[in-house]
Amino acid sequence: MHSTRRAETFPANTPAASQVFTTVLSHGPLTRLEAARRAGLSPAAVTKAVRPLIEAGYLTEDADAEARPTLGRPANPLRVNGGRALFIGAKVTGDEIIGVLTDLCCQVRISRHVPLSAPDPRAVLAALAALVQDLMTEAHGLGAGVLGLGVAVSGDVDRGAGTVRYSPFLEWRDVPLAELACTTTGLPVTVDNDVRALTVAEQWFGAGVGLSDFAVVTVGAGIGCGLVVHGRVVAGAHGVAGEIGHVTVDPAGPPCHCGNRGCVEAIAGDAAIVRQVREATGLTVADTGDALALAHRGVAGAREVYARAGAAIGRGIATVANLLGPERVIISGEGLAAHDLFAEQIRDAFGAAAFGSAARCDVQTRPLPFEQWARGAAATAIQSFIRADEQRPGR
Amino acid sequence: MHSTRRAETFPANTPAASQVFTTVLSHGPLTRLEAARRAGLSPAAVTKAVRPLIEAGYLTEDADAEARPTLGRPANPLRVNGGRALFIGAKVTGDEIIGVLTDLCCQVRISRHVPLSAPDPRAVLAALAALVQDLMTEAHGLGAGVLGLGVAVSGDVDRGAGTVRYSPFLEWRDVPLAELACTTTGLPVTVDNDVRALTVAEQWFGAGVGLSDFAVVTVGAGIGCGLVVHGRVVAGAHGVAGEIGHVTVDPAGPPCHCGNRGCVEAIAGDAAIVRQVREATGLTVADTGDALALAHRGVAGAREVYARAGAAIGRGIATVANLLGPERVIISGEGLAAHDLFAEQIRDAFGAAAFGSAARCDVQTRPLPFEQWARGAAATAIQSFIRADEQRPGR
DNA sequence: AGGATTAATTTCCGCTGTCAATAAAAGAAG
DNA sequence: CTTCTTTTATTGACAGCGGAAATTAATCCT
Repeated sequence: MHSTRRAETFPANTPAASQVFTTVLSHGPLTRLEAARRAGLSPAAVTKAVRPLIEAGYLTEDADAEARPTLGRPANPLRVNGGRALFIGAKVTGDEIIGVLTDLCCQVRISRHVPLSAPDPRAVLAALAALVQDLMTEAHGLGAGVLGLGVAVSGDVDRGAGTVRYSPFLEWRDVPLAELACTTTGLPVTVDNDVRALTVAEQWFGAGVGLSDFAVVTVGAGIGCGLVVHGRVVAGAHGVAGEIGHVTVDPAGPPCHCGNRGCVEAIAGDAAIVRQVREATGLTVADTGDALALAHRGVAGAREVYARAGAAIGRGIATVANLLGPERVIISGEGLAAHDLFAEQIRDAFGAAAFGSAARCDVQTRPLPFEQWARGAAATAIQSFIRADEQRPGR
Repeated sequence: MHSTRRAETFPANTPAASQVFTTVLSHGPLTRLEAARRAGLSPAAVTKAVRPLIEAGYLTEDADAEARPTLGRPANPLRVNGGRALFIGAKVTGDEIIGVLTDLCCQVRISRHVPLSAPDPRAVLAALAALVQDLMTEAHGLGAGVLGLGVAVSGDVDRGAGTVRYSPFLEWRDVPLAELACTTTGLPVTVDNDVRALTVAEQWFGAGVGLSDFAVVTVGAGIGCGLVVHGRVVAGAHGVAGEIGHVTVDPAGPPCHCGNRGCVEAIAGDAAIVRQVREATGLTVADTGDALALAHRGVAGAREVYARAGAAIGRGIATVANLLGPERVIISGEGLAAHDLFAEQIRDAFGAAAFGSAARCDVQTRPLPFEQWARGAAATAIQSFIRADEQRPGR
């Protein structure tokens, strides 16, 4: 995270305070006693930790009039005051930037698309600045300040340093994006890999809440994977992890741009599906919309392509499950528009290839609008804001 | 870990003490200042933490006469007093138990093999008791007490509960091994999966020292994998992880006992190699020794089998590297006897299938005598002893 | 009005690790 | 041979965090 100006800071001085806040953020309204239990603290600690947070307006206590027990002093459930702070999340793709304005609870308030003429850093930065400007003026009407900007980019991103080390899609190398964006927008900036950002959103606000080991698999132009192990998102020693897209599922399969054959992505990625449907049907197939339409119209060749894609994805997920034994795998991404065409095959292939207890892993599909990518970026900004001065416990 | 008697406990009451001890254990002799830096503590904290450990004889300070700087007060490097305590590690296989007596530094002092008539829990427990008895009498001559027993078993093991949930090799289900072994031996017992145990040994005493993300891949009867992510061994939500053996590398490959085709194990496992060499040469091949001999004699068919095995292993490792981005992969196991026959293919296949920065992962081969499996078990016992009352930070 | 019951808070206390100052153990310099 | 310099280790005062137990608060029940 980078920031120049003296930005508003989060008044969670102690580990316990940060812990409690995160717990309440993820687990909805909680009484102090429940929060204490969940965070592994004493009630007294919660009371102390919570006071400055309430005073600063980040937490509120609302005696929930309904649903109260018949006996004893009624509880004052704590909840995060979403409207207290706003964040901007932006996802940069090859041809556009998707931006969202979210509140502290990562609820999307406003979303915007900005087309990109060229994906070079200069143009992206200009578009990003305009986008942020736009969203910040909108934010004025909401009565809260924008406290951070998260940017999600595909590829090798060093979140700690705030730099994009290498993004094949954008053809960037060693771009200090956080620093640049910070100087143009004046906001504290967090830069992270797009799939990891989405994983953070799921971990704090989605289907990964409360789980210490799970995976997010995204299906779309590429096949990506975000991993949470021991309660933390895996970044890998070299900043890259979760490359499920290039797991080989069939050495005799179609060639992949990565140089191998039969990668998941070469079978189930958008481009691969379009190509395969075209070859199978002999018809004109311009994009995944066309491919999908053909399959939905019942064209056998197209359906088979999706079935094979599902099997490839299922086998890729089984590989993750076999290696890491996650509690849950969340399948998501635009590719899920074809959900009905390959969900069964995913499940079957997973079941066949998952070994022993790994098969007990809960595989969920979670269709997700494209703006969720930008929401993931906002989630990283929220995370950075809350943990502003926290250190990672190395070791 | 299970223990009935009041056993000797480790005087590291505080987190810092445990931290410092572990640091010195892994990083050899260290001055207090170096230890403080490495453990992220103040020198004062090290002094305080270290005192009871020295008094109890677990640490010693030896002014290293040689190699001292020319100026200033000479340092008193701290080192672990290996001879202070002894541990027993045992690896249970289908037909024998390998046991080792190690010191606190996990140096093997004595090793023993005990044949097993049948792998049912009764027989194993009897053999284990005899083995422990034997090693404990040997231990008397070494002037230190045996403070723990570690047992390594393949399959699904719940270390926390001390039970073997399911071991296909031994055909065990839900055997409370720690409890049983504790009552027969009177020692505190730690039970863990064999590959994870080996991984712990590498993490604390081997090629994984100082790394927060690495993998151990074992090649032998099966192909196993132990993972360390965020500095902790991965156990998986359901107690199973690291099943690299059943990663599919060739859907058209030979069938595997797991029900799929072309698993790494079905190509590079001992049984697969023996079968394939037999088929390729038409000769009598009883075991891996025969297969190895043929290959070393230059029989083309046999050499090809090993080459294919190497490629399969390399691809499996690449999958791990792509998913987790480890800093290092340590290849080990009895199968490395064929190291010269497939090391090149492992490297080539890894290089071809590793994507982007994942290729920067350092792949090492580390031939390891079979008794190292038992040493891994001892390492888990040492770990349990040192962290006797520590809790895992869930979340 | 006075229990009964559950929630939250307060007060006090112990413990851990840091800070800054100090002691220790040498060689170097005069 | 004393004193200075340099580096390592220790000491003692101190601050902060979180916990235990007692206390207060808020409500319903009798």
